[in-house]
Amino acid sequence: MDNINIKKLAKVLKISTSTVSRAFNGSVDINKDTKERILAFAKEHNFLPNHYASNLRDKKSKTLAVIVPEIVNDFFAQAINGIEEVARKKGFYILLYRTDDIFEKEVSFVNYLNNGKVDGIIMSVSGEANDHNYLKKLEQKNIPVVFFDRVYEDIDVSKVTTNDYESSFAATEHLIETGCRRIAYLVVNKSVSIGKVRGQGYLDALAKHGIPFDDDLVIDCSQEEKINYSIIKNVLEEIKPDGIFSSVERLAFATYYVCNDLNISIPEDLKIISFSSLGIAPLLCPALSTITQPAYEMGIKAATLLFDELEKKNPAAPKKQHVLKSKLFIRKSSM
Amino acid sequence: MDNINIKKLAKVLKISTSTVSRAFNGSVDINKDTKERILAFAKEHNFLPNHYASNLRDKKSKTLAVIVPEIVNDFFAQAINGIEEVARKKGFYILLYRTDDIFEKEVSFVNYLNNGKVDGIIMSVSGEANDHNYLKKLEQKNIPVVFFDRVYEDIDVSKVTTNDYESSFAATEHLIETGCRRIAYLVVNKSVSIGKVRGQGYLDALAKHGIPFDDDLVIDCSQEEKINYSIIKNVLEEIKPDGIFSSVERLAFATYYVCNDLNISIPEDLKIISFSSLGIAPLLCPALSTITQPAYEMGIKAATLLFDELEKKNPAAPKKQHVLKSKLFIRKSSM
DNA sequence: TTGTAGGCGTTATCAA
DNA sequence: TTGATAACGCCTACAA
Repeated sequence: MDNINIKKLAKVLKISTSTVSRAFNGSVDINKDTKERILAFAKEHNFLPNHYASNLRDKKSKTLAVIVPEIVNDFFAQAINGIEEVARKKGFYILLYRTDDIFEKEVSFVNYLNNGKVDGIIMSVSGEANDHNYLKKLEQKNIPVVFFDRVYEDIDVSKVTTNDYESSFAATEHLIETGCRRIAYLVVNKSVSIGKVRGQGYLDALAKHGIPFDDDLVIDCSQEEKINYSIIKNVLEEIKPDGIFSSVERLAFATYYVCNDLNISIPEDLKIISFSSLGIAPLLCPALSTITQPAYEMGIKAATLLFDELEKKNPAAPKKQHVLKSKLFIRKSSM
Repeated sequence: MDNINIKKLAKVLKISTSTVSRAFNGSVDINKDTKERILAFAKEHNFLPNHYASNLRDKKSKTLAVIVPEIVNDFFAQAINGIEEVARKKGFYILLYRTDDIFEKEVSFVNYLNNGKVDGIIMSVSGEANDHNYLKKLEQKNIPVVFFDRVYEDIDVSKVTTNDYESSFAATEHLIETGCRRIAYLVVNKSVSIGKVRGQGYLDALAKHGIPFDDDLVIDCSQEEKINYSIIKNVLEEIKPDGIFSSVERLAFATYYVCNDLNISIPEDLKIISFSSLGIAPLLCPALSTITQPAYEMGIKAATLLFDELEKKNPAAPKKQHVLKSKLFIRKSSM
């Protein structure tokens, strides 16, 4: 009884495999008693139809891939929660991929997903304005994709973002209004979508208030914590900004560490505000001002858009671009 | 050319399907030139063998499930990173499941994985000392399981834990040595493995120092943040402990919030130490003393043990129990 | 080194 | 309401 399958089950119960199959698939064309008998027996013998055989037959995997730059980050972790929530309700499995913000990994993952392994992909991209041909191949195979937070503008898929420009503008303006004149912009990749959009908000806020733009104040950081530490340390020592607008939370954390070591006090000597979904931002020393994205909701929305496409009758319907609002939390670090 | 498969590929290249198959499977029984020709053509036409068909044929899914209580938690996020690292190298996919610490979800997930969907399962359990029959079914189907961090003692599978007892003992002793006499133990489920083991370390440290045990100081909390807040608030107001030993980081955070609101100052009025893998613990106000588990390494180890079992010749080999050491970081919150 | 063919477990179609 | 059957795409034993 170890390798049980529909055939054996049918034999034992003296019915056909089709009837057994129907019992598991919510078919109406089956006698209620028969169905109950089958399910009871199956449960007792711990049987479930093999998923891979069904997938092969149906050409549907009921699986979606989630590709994110990192997991140890409340934003992505919460977004994954949102995605999982929706997927679970639909009975879908979630394959998780982490790119570490390395473009090559993203390309490799996407290429490997090209074998019918998943029905759809939700991703927050890691690359720069590179060749995106690997993504276009997915379209050929009818595998829908949804971007969230970090997107490629040149790829026509559904997207879920926040009002990055307005938030960045507001955050920068806030720093200006509290007296900052030399505001550094910390970014991981200034040429990538959100890096660029957020940078524009920063620039425009400076312009509006007649503060000349200084290229030295745009600090392009890296993936490596240690490198970031020294980059930021160098900036604080040499360029001496009086405000920091960080597009990624870990750069704000790095700044905190540097300030501790250099005895720079926040907010007196340096004010900080950062994009961050960190739940305990109020508990930092000092409490960190944040632009907080609705991470969980973004995950929900991204998954919903994906299922819209998976279930849609009209595959030529235009892709949707959904913008959720971030929220500014002014705390001690920028007062 | 849309629905390409091995057959069509073979036809176009005027060779047999077996040869094509061999090209993809690292077979030695194939002419090098033939292989290259096939792979080049496949790449050009964006073809990869269908995973589900291979799985069905091979009865191997190259997929493993990771079941954790939460994702928005640096410990689990880092552990997942470790698991992913190993799995990726082995060419395995990772299915992610989050239980929210709800036992019923765990049971349901595990039951659904009983259809050959995965080759193995790595999990940190959520339940109490319940009926674990659902796990025993996996054994029947030869699906190996590895527990990490939170384990069931009565289930004979490989386990990766930390020295919870010693760390808890040391943490409690540390609080005693800094002068605490009324130390509360915050726990999410005192009857579950780690809750129990950590509680024992706490108890024994009290005993060693001749401090009588007070049942009111063992605070069993919940999944709900709001409920935890009021439980803890009530404890601080009514029972007035002078030290907190928290077995879960979010209870420590909740305590911080309560202290802020009640104007209780840490560490003067109340000292705190908590299990936590939070990277920015030093940045909290005040810096949080932690017992930090080697989360990433635990993930690596758990995955390694799982692959040991998957690849092992002797299925009757005894299960392994691996204990990694946690590290005590004394910071301002308990000085 | 290559080809042939059967079967992995399921489900949809068609017939009864 | 039920049953027989072919097919999903791949891989491997066996034959050539």
